[in-house]
Amino acid sequence: MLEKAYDPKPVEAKWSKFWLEERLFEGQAKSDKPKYSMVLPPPNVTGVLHMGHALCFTLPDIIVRWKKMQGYNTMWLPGTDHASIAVHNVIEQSLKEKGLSRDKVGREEFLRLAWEWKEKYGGVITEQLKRLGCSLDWSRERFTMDEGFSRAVNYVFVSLYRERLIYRDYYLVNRCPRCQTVLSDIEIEHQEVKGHLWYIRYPLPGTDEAIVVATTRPETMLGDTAVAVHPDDERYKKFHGKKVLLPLQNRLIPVITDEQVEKDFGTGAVKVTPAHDPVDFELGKKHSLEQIIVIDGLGRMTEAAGEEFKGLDRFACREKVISKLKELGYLVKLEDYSHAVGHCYRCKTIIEPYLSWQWFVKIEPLAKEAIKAVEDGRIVFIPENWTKTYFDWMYKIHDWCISRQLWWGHRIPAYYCQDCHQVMVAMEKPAACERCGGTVVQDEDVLDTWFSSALWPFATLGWPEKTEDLKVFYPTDLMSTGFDIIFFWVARMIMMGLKFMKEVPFKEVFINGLIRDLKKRKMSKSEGNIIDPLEMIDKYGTDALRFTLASLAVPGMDIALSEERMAGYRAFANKIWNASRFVLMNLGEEKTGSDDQSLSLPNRWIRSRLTRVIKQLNDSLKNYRFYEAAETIYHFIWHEFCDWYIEFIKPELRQGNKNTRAVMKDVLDKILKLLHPFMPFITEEIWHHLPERGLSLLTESWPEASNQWLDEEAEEAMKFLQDLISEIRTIRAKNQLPVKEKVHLWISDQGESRRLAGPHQEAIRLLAGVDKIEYVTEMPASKNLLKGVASTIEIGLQLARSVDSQPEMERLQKELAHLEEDLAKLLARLENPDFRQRAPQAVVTEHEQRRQELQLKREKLLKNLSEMKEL
RNA sequence: GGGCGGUUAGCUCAGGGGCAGAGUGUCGGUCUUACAAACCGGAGGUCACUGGUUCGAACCCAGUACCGCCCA
Repeated sequence: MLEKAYDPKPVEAKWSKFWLEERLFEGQAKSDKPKYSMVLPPPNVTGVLHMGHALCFTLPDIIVRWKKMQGYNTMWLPGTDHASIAVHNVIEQSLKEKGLSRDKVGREEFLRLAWEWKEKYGGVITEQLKRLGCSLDWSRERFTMDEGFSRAVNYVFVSLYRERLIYRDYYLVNRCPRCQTVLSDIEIEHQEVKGHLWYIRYPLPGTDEAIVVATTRPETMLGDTAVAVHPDDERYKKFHGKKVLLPLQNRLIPVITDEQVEKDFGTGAVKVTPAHDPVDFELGKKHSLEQIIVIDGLGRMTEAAGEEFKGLDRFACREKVISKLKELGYLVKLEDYSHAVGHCYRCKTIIEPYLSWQWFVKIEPLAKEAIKAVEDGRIVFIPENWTKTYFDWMYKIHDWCISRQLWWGHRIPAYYCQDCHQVMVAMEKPAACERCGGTVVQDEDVLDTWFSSALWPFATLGWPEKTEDLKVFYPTDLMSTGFDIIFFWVARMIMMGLKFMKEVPFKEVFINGLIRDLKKRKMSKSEGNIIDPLEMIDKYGTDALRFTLASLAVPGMDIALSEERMAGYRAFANKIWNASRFVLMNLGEEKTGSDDQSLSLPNRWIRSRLTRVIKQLNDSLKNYRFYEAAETIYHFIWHEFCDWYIEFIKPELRQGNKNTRAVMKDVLDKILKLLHPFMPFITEEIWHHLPERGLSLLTESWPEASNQWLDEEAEEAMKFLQDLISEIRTIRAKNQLPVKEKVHLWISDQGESRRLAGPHQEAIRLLAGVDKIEYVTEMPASKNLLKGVASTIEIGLQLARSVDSQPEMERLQKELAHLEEDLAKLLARLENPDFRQRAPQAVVTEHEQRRQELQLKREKLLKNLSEMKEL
């Protein structure tokens, strides 16, 4: 027998272990069943489980479990990402604590430490994942730097290079001076920063004239190689072709003209620093300007900046340049100025444009195919408004800088001859230079983490080998992820999948919302507003957490997570637990079957409702409306199965009704199956207490919605009884009649009511606290009679003592007032000839019916009231 | 500056042309032998604002305000 309250901990431990031992999550390479596959967005090995993961993994788990029960050969592949820059930072930090640095220990030792760290801590997140109950196929677990995966990465690099889709270039890229690596464009976060606009005079030698330029970064002036103005700008025509003096450096630099210069910005004249600004870089190339590097990769001033500034940090240098300019009279003025500044997405340091040799992916040919795949519907975004975001980005995509000056990651398979500088790209290191036979060295850099994760959907299945897994499980069916990595990851998987598999990597992309706190802010450590999923699991149980996430998952909406809600679903788990206890207590170990021909009303009703619920659930899940599915099953279990069905059948159970026992058991069995994808642990535990159980709910079939169970007559009859009982309860509550005080119920109708209520005297007595029921044509007049109207039937509650009729009259008055209001609205509409003419016939009829009901009820209420007044 | 989403009960949110909903909180009552993590009952709304379309608008359209996010 079940314990009195549900305790999630032992149950969760037990079934997690069981599912793994029985290998229930494993996909079959050979199977007659249709396949349904997914790959898990690999969390970083440095990661700890947060709510974002919990959401992003729980939702697809609901789908996978549902699909599996529907008879699919499901396979959901887990794994982790090596998270190049994140791990690199962790190791560097630990070295720093020991007074060491990456340069001091060297590459080999650094990598040894990184692997050691990975072995030790890389499993943390996977263990945490298991606690969520996700049905992941751990036998197929992968790591983006495992041997096979690394081979795939090299293979892709070499292939793209040979097709000239990967190239090396001396280019101005974003560099984080703190992480000491370059970053791709999308790894830059733009933030509005309050700064200044400095106006600096560049004199024209031999005259009193000068050009004033405006800049937000005065320190870069040290590397200026031109001043640019718009060719049509009258103010500067006299400077065309002249050279001005660059203050502090005492260099002469040309004044150039270019259409790109905005006449309205600042003074209309801008300084040009080709080595330190993306716009100036392009301008410099166009006008063949010299590129002078004055800031190095650490954000410090170089020798070229001049003796006075060399070695200074870029921001310290800014101050010094300003004070120098001021001192020498070159600073004209400054203005407050807000502008967007790029920050490193990992460490939030202000990035520095940096001129260097880097590797790039030529993105346009890849992007073209990826756009087409979404355009023609081979890939569908859910909700679909993300499609627009995807296109917007894909249309203006830049080439992708993929080299990183880090050590932890896939080292770029490019080799350079030390003698003739020949570049060789190959799977294996060449023994000698292919041209001159000289010694070769490998490129020092590693690849962007996202380069390898772009291959995740197929490299995890064994590609480039032609494996069975690849044949069976690719393309996958669904990708569930957050919108924040549509560009980083989803788009690139699509490009790489199309390029190398000639097929999309997944058919649907489900974009879940971002988890926020109650004030809709992002959860972050620095804000201190994190709700830790593991803590929630400890407190409320995994099932409660999962159900909360599902119930809040409205497609396209961010989620404001509240702990209260979780407490509510813990209560729900307990409710199911206790309802099951009740069922089990009344069941025994007998094998039961029901005789469908002679089922009582509540049994027919619950089956009918169950059928509708199954249909609804299927529809909701098919459309990824998790919140709708969650609400449907929640309401059905608590407010129909528990509140009405179980209460209603108590008398029948006492009489030993075998049919009722059978239906009760069968409905519970189906409820557990329907709820299983949402709450896998508690359902599995309860189900194993049922007399006829199998290996696991996961290997059971998803309940069918069989139309022969639909029973509108039963639903209507039940509705009548519910109305009747509710009305009695309301009268009792208003008149403060304790449950113990039984009343005598009069029903003023001999026909229909008697037919409907007659067989359920016992249930009515139990649920409404009635001891005797009588049917009359006329309601007797009595001082101890409380009257009400249920549906359109007059009822009276006869008490053994006399009661104050005042509260009851007030209640009826109020009900009447409400009713009059509704009726007035209804009549106004019905009296409108346009309504009758133009509204659909069905709507008109419906309105008519409602009017009749309301009028009938109004009559009864008025009658009751006047009778009560007379007494 | 461009784009996306939001504004419905005290709070968190569904709904999406034809009766205004849920959970939670709140108020009153109940230890009714599955469950007090429960049960029963009640109160609580100008569906942000302005206009339009329509027989009919919380819902569709246009605009305004405010909040949030993304991209420059």
